Amino acid sequence: MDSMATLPIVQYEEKIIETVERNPVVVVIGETGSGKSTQLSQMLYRRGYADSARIAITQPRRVAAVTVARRVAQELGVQLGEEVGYAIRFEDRTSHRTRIKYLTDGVLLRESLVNPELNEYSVIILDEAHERSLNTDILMGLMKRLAKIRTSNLKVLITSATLDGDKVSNFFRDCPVLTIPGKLYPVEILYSKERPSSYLESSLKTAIDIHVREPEGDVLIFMTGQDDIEKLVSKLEDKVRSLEEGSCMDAIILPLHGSLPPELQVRVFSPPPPSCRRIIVATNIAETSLTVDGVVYVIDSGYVKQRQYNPSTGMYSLDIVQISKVQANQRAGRAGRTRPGKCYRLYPSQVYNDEFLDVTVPEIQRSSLAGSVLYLKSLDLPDIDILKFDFLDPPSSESLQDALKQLYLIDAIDENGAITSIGQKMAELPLEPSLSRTLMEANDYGCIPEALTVAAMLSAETTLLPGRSKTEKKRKHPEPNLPDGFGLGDHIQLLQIFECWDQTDYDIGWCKDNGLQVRGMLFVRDVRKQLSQIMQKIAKGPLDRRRGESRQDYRNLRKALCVGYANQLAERKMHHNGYRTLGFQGQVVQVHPSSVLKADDLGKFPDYVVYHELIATPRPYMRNVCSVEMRWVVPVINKLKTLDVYKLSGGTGPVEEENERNIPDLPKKNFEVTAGVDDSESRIQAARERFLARKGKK
DNA sequence: GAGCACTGC
Repeated sequence: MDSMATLPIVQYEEKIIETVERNPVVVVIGETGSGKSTQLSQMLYRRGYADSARIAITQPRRVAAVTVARRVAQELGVQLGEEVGYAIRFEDRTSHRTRIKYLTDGVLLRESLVNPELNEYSVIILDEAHERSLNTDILMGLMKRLAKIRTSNLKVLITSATLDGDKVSNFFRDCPVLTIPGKLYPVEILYSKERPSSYLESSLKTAIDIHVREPEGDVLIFMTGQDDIEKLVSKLEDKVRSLEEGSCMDAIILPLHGSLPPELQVRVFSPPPPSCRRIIVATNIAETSLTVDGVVYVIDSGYVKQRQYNPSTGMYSLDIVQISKVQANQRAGRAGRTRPGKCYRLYPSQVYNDEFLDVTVPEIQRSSLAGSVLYLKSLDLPDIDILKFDFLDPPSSESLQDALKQLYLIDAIDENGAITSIGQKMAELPLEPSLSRTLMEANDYGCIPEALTVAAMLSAETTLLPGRSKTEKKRKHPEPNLPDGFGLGDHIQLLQIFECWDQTDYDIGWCKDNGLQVRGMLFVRDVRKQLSQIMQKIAKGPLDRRRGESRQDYRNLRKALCVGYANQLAERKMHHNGYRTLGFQGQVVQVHPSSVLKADDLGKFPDYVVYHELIATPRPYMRNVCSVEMRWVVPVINKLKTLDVYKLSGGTGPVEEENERNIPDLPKKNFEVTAGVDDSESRIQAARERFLARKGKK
């Protein structure tokens, strides 16, 4: 473990304090191992910055907030939760004595909903801002405003990456930039002469070369996904086994990705047997989230899987894209934590220099912004206009308009773009707007208990385990004993599953027997409790049913869903089971094969459904659908007709062409197949890269 | 015959 004295940042203390003293905002470029996350807060604490109010340090991840807080408490010799504490969702370990508070940036956003001036804090440090999470980006905008309003009693520090420092400084009115060197050992970068024809084969060959020729030290290989990881692991195992015994040291191959059960994930943290090399084949999870000790060699494919949102179609896609320079350097740095290392980049230096973006496209430019726009509107800051909100990297106006349209259709904002009383209540719920709107409607229909459960289940996403073996994958549903939603759809099934679990008194064994992720289900229980507490203030009826008293009639719940998902409606095509989405450019989509939605005796799906999500993988699917009735859809369609983006944007946006929207005339008529998936530039680019990456594997 | 990078309130 590092002792404080060896951390590079310690020598910069005077300089840092002096700069902070003179400036309301300071950008700190702290390279890996500089100790910024643990030391900045302590320095300011020592100099009295926490005397009148607290020091807040945000982290993008929960584990980071907890581990760094624990570490600082230890260094200061205090009990965690006393002078040093942390706050993450479901867990607040702070007290009135807390001076240094670590928290996730999501929690700080929630806090600023209650107190927009954040008077509780005298210093706010946004750590790891270079990761550019959606929440960090919103916080940066808010900090810019706050620094101006509270010049006399607030200091803001933003930590960033080398390649981004000047830009962040420009954003904060050319505030000073301090660079603190890291404590990494040198990493030699080795480029490939050309792009490999196969990343899999090239990774395999490089890994075996290292294993045979290089001295001891673990190997970390960055791949894009579970599939590639599994293939490479098995090839590596074959190859290592075939190496002549005694000709080199032993090797164990370890996969590492998010859908790996936790007990297998932790294997990478236990030390290897003596004279045995570990070869870890990982996704991006090993780039920032998990740090594996002992890595000396890194193999970098140069690719990552990234989720992107297309605001003109309302569709998400998961694309394989090239990483940024920041990411490539972060990956390389993983080789230099314990001693000098090597990084094998499976691409030429020219690709790195000319093709890689400096920094990763920020999440704010890749996501649906409905939730964020609602959040900003609910803050009701007189001096902030959402469409002109000062973002470090502003999202496209198309994306902002999409968010406004969505919010208007679910009554969160009025025709002039002003937040409504419904919208104000929705913003308090830590949910996507469609689900918070569903809860509001459920309140009127007397089905809060059910809506709470559905919202909580959808917050977790991964409660149903995927098939565990190849043969099991053939089965349509993982476990036959689970309820089927009466064929009405996935929302109803999720509700029934939770109700079953509730009846077993939250039995862990029951989850395991039924192929449900234990962690996911426990998370759902926590979320439901949290939502229930928030709803208590406005609930017109009970928040829970008596155990076993489940409502078998899901009509009201489905009506509430129809209102909440007004943006996510689809109409079945007359002659087959394809659907066409309403409201966006008409997308032809299918019900995801994993859905429990049932067709009628004639083999037809319901005429109308709501969907939780559209995902192109690469074919367009609706994931998590629920059947609704036409007469519930009518008001939504009528509202679509009144939509005026120009007014919604406060009369600043461009006027939208009427025919861009897919608004059916009722009664229902047959629609021509006009448009498939929208092929915007980015999708073509993504498809090209996917093609290149796939081509390599064959 | 479908497929799932990673976070977070």
